[in-house]
Amino acid sequence: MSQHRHPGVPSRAGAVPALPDLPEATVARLPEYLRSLHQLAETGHETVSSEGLAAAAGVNSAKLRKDLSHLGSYGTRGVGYDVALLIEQIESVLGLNQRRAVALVGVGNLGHALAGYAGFASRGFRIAALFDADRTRVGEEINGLVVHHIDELPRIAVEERLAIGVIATPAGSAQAVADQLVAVGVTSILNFAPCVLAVPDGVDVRKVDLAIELQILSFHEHRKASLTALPGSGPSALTSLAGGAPTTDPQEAIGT
Amino acid sequence: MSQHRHPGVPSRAGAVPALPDLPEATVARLPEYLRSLHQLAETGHETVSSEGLAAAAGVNSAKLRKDLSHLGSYGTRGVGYDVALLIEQIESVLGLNQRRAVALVGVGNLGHALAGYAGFASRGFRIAALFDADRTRVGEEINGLVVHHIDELPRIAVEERLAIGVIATPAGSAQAVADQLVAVGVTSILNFAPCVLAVPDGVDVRKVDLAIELQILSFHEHRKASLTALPGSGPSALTSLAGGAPTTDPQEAIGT
DNA sequence: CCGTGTGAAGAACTTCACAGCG
DNA sequence: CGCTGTGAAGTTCTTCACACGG
Repeated sequence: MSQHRHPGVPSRAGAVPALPDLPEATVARLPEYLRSLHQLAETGHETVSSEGLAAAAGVNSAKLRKDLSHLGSYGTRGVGYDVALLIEQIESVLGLNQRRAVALVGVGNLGHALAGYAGFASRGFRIAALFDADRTRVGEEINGLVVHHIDELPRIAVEERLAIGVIATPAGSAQAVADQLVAVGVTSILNFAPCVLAVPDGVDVRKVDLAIELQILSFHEHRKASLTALPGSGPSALTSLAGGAPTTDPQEAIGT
Repeated sequence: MSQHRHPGVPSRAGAVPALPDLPEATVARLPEYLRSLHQLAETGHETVSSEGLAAAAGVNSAKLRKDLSHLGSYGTRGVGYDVALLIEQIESVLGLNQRRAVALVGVGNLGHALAGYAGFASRGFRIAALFDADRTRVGEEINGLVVHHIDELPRIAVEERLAIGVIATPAGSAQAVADQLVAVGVTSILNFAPCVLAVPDGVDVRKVDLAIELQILSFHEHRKASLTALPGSGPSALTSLAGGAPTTDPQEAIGT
């Protein structure tokens, strides 16, 4: 995992890539590229073209090239990218070289599942501690980890150098938990509770809300259904996956 | 929840509200507004200003007003929005009036948690069926629902009018499951498996990948750490990512 | 006079298309 | 010759700032 010296880098002395201040949209896609690259590496590919990687990651190739160009990446014209090298570059940019310690708060339904999720471990993170406010759950062992009471957060935060907090509590407790995480120095939070968290500047929060995802899908379902209900005039009314019903999609008939 | 007849809508005959073709970014925020509105309603608010709702939803108020204006919403100048009315409007636009049937495929770790997640039911969806490919799991009852073998998907899809599929299988099986869902007419998929799905035009896929969320947070952690390592001068070049650096934040020292 | 609704300016992101390097 | 890297054009989204209605 040592840093490579790329051929042709006009590097001043021992300087490395330097933080390129990536566009947020690019940052959000890098992990997907990384996953695709690992997959390619496992299947024996040593290099990959922008076209190939873009297909694997489900994006358009121009976008991929621009993204990679932002990290000053080094592909070879006429050939493509070196898979292993690109993996290293992206991991380095994402700061994945150091297995950050993750604290998971809330071991209910979802928390249990997250605690057992192998993807965290395999993709650069270490679940370092589990917490819950419910004392009847404290002491329980999940996947080799013991559940601590949330009051122990300060002590363990220091011991484990907690870097990221994952909140999997009910919405009602989420803000309090966030406050406690912030208080012990955590500056990155992944929030699964369906609520907005208030945090100081400098703390990053990302939110995952399962119901919201479904609602967005619902909108598109809804729209697709009402489009098929329209006469020909619509946007090249070919495809039509559902039955080409001239009447409204049965699913959509309601209310009114 | 029948749709209201808004004053002033030039609705043709039995035509439905007319789909205003919302910007995707707006669609993605509507569910959050909706959640905030429900919260406001529960706490007795009858009206809310754009400022107030924006604060509750964690966005800027100009954005909120523009979003709502896209749905031809009706606020009252000098007053704000009628909470109950706005809830209805948004639910109608999102197509939440009809409790779509959701199929959940894969009842492993995560699938179990999702099957038990109350938020689906409370926010417009009905988990209509559980599936798994593992016959040792078939028959198991989770949260009042029996696990069916995936081969029964065609039959049940018709019986239950499945509208949305949720994939919570390992990555290796996800594409096959997606194909089966598409084959039975499902045109909206929420994918929790860490892989890209290929689907025909007209099928919507949304992806939730927990590790990706953490990796994005990791990037920001990483960047924050290297910024604090800098002297006053600001974010100009300097800091190196991997080793080499003249001491960075302790948390950051690794790799090399 | 307050807060919505909105044109217009601005920022961010995507896509195109092609120069140029290996 | 093929594929990367990138200016430039195009699109979408955000923010500003203010006219206007209740």
